[in-house]
Amino acid sequence: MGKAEETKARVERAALTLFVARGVTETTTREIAMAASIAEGTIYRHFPSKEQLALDLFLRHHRALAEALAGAAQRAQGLRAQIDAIVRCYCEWADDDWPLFAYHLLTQHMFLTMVPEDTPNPVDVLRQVIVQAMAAGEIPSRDADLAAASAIGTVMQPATYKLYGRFEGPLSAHANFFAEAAWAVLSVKQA
Amino acid sequence: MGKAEETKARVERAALTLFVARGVTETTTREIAMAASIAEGTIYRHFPSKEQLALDLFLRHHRALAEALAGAAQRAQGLRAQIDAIVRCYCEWADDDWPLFAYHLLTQHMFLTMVPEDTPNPVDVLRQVIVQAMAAGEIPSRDADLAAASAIGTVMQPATYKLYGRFEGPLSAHANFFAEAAWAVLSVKQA
DNA sequence: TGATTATAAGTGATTGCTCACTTTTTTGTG
DNA sequence: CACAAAAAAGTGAGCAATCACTTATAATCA
Repeated sequence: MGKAEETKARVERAALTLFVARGVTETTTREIAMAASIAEGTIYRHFPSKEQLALDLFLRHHRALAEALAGAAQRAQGLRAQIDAIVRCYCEWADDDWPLFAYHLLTQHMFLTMVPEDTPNPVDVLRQVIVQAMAAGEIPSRDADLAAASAIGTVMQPATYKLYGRFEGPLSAHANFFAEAAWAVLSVKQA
Repeated sequence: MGKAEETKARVERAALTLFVARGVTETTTREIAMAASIAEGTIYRHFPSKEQLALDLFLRHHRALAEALAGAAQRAQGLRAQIDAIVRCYCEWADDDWPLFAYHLLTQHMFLTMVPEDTPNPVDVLRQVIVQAMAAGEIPSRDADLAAASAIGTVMQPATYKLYGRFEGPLSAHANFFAEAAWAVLSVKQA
């Protein structure tokens, strides 16, 4: 890694940590510079603005996670196996870089509206799998967004609780349970 | 309602709406005053600071929701009926005052650490019900926090999606499905 | 040496909050 | 009830502090 790239990466890491701990708006450029052991002005050699830095961080993870999930789903056959793959992939991403994952969770409501239309989307991966399974008669038909939300909620809510400190340890340890739970939700018969 | 109380309520409503739309930090006291049709200084006749106003709003709803959920759970017999009651109560609260509910969802991560120890807690209501049901052998035993998180996730994630505009219409319309889903999650056999 | 990278002292704009003052409401008293 | 006095509520210009960002200058490197 070149020196400039290394500095840029340090800024991103410092910003990420502070954004998660205190929020984007509450984090000052001075704090980021201090945490990255650089001068404040140096941030602006690498990013046009604090907001753009925050958005870059979000979008990169958003897109990469979506692609990973889509890949995992594609390699599996049948809804049950696809859910297993998606849940496992999701947990592994969370465990692999928890600060980045936490940042993504915490800032969704600010940045989701700024995701370009054509960008791969984590939510739509599961939704697509569900739509296909409903069409194939693997699970009862109902509103796909609702089903996707409830199913992924069995994983996202534990992740959120981990964020709030109600949990410790890796999510992957419970991937089997989450997959069973999501499957159970999608298999619910009556509306 | 006295005139002073009415003003205070107007400030709270205006602040709530702006906080949800733009975030607490991003909302200025000038904006709140404007939206409430009062002078900026008047805010400080009723609240010691913007932060305290934001915290008051959160804590009042947090406590009231917890008490409503606890009451609903107490009036039901057996886990299945208790889940029905909790889910239905939760959906009704969301539908009854969506801005307040949305505010609570959006600001949890800032304010959850400031909730006094002895305050009733929405999360613990479900957890307690689950602990009892596990002890009574109604559902398989596992980590209660994990089970509670996954179960409530089937409702909270749809609520979150509504926040992001993936949904419209009342949550109550799907209360039956949510209850079935939560029940299905808690009934999952293998870990 | 020329270009890139880093520095840190600014700068203007914005913000939460104060305060001196006015208006409205409540209270106490004959 | 009348009515003055006191308390509460409302006002908005202004203040001190903070912030994201700029820029003039210095260090570093190829």
